Amino acid sequence: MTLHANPEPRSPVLNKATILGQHELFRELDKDALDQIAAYAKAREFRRGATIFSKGDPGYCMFAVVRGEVLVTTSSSEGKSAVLNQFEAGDIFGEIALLDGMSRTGDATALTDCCLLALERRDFIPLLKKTPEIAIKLLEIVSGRLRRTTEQVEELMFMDLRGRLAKTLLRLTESAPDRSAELSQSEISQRVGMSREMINRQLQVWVREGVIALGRRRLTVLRADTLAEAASR
Amino acid sequence: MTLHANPEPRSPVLNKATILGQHELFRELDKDALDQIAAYAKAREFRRGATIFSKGDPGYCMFAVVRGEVLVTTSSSEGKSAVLNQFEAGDIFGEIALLDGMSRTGDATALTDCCLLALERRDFIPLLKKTPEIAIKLLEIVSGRLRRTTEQVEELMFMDLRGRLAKTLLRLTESAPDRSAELSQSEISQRVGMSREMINRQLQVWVREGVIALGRRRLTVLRADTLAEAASR
DNA sequence: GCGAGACAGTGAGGCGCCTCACACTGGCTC
DNA sequence: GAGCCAGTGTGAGGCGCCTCACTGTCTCGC
Repeated sequence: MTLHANPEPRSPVLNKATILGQHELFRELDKDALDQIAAYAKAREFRRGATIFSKGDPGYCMFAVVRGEVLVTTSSSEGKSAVLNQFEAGDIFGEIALLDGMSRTGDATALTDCCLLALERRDFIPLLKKTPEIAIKLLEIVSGRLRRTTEQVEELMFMDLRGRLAKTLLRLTESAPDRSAELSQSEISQRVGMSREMINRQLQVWVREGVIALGRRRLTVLRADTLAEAASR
Repeated sequence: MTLHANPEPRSPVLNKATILGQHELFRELDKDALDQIAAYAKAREFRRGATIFSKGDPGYCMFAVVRGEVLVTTSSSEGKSAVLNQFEAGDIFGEIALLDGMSRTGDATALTDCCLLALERRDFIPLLKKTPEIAIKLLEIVSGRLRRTTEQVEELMFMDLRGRLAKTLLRLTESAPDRSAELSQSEISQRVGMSREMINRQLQVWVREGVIALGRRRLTVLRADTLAEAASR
């Protein structure tokens, strides 16, 4: 079951239209259009660790991330879980269930305290009809996501631990200027989809080769080209 | 490289608007709108086995299947290949590359002789702007596809041969009234993503248990509930 | 009818990843 | 400082799937 936290934001009430305007989806809209969408959007806050929605829930709304990070995962009947996607400020998520009217495909939890804007299906579909530019932008976003997920299928089918781990490390560190990331090896294992022990063993090999450096909850890529090479085979 | 076959259909020239009107995407449009789209759509025929597009090609158009079947696959650097999707009359495919403007994510080949309608990006995007109903319908289709692909990721992460094979067999036979399908075990193995030998061994187990029946290039599901049970664990 | 080629069935051996088990290291709370 | 917990590092054994190799069978073209 989905539990919704405070319906009204406590923080200084920023102008919702301004916030929306910074999102990829709405970037090119004029002020009037933004105000109109903002009128529909409901701000919601979630504490770190809170459940935003669960797999199987009916999905009547999608979310735009204003602040914080959200993790979308899925889990097997035996309790193993894997990361499907991670979102930060400026991203949108939860759009699949909204668009095809079926249930949620994964569990969304707040990775940090975060503030989201919820857009409901009954408001959003008419909006798409009236503003096809948004629909087209959304098509681009969903297509990109499908592309990424298809890539993930290929990785799972064809690549071994070494390759998949290399690829994951590059992705996790690509946005950091020092090419480092802060997470435990268990968290890495959930992203790669392999056991923590095996992940650790491969990381050790790379430490010995000088490709990466390890600390407690910290990983730094020293030679990205070597990883890229490992990821491409 | 993509090679395009005969630019003009040889078969009796059916009314393109009528054909389009039978497609999921365009079902709710009136005659005028259909005629307009039909004016842009180019009919293309492909012989069985012909390449429609290849992974990595720039993708300027998407296709609607008028007649025949199309298989979209991907392959690893070592030459192993896996099935991503299969399309028949009334389906559309190739929309991701068109929508996000990047390259093709897989190889499309004609499984049978087939007739397709190609819709180009430069025609289609303006059409979406003018007819947001199409954009919304397309969003539903792409969302459904993303849902299906996400499910495939879960299967690859959590399920073993037995479960994945069970699921594949149910999917392959669900549309047939006699719950049977006509394909070789190699073809099944490409859909499941496991070796033909292993597939064969599990099939033998099920034959002995009376769950399925096997023939040359033929598979019949006798007890779907048993497979469903195997697929859910 | 005969050979060729695609498809099906099965054994043997190996490798990759999993799990279990346990030791070690910070960093935290009291 | 004592105790605790989350995180890390590593060995041993097992299982699932893979590959290789080979036999058997059906279908089709000549």
